[in-house]
Amino acid sequence: MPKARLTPASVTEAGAALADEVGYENLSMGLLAERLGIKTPSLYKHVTSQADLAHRIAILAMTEMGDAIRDATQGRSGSDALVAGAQAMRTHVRKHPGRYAAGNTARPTGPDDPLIPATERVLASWAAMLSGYRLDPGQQIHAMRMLRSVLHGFATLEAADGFQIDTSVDESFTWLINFIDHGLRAGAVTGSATDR
Amino acid sequence: MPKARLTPASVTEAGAALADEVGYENLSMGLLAERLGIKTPSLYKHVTSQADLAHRIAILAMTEMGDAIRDATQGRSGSDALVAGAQAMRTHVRKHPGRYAAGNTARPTGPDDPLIPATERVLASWAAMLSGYRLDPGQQIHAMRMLRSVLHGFATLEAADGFQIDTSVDESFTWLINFIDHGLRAGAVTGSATDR
DNA sequence: AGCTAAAGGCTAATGACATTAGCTTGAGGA
DNA sequence: TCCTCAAGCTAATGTCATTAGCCTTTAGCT
Repeated sequence: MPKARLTPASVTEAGAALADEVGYENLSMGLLAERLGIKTPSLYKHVTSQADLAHRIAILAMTEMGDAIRDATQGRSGSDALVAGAQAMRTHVRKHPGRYAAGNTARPTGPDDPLIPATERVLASWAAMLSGYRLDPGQQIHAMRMLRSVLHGFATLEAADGFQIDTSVDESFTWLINFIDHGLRAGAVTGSATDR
Repeated sequence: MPKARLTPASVTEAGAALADEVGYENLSMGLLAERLGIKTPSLYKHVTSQADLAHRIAILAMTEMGDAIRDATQGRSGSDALVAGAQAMRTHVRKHPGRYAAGNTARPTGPDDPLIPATERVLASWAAMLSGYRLDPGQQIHAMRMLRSVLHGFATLEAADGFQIDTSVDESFTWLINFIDHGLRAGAVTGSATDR
């Protein structure tokens, strides 16, 4: 088999795949090099450091997540879009836990970091999904943070085997999405000014 | 100050404090040893390995979290208990991000692992808080997973500086809790498809 | 008091990694 | 044909975690 020429992109892809296999925390330069059939130092011809690799994987992950959500919500709206988008998100994380972990660890390195637009695209998708509920503008940001929190939390706990009870996790997820859908439909939740 | 004799417990406490300061991922045996005024290898007289240290920190974190929630929900019920418990949880994570991270990473090492009861105690607190809503038994586990997901997700995203927009994160949190409270109340009142 | 053993520190050595320096070789273009 | 550079490689360095083996202090006993 012709082993294609290595490029930063192909190395990143291989690194992402490896992270999904062995877990992000077990990804090492040595392991990736071995997987690619080269010696560890040779990796540095394609990627400047492990941090660079991790960052590239994060961008890849964010981009793919954005694609997955876009594809899933294509042509849908309202509750349908929410359900489809949320399911797509969870499915993506289940299929690519290593990438997702990389995405969670990464932080933009500067104002031109491609990670920023990639992340914004995902956030924009969530915002678009929420727009169908015609929330009060002042509540949109809160709803968005709530949505991100549940989805991220659920995906993270699931990935960490946090749901032990013998009750279908799939069922819990759809229940969760329904719960949120109903809440959003119920509309304005007047945040009490008396907090803390 | 007389430097008290080191014990596994005091080393763990110091490790937890250090993790909160520098971030769990930056916690190292060398750094902790330095903090304690001893050389790295001496740490092994109190803790068998870094993994052991991490595990002990996780148990401490879970226990403290359980205490915090118990104290906060003491004497409250229904929405009050939910609000108080959730706030206590977030506050604890904000104050102890390193410990919380350790708690998320840890996994029980066996059936007698003290981490198990510590974790169960926290879960029981959530369950107790939800019991006030008199949910359909079949929904309790889902509600519980939902609650854990939002709280964990929110705390995690906040710790990772995931909320960039210039809108009060405190406000978003109380909004979030209100949203859930309303949803749970609605579920209790109107019931779901399986209404009796 | 004197003796002993364990507790708790220390230094030195090992092994896994990431990273860097410098060498080598093959393929394409001048 | 010859030169240049991309992409591998080996060797060397530095950081950690961890282990081995040694030394000192101190509680407890006689």
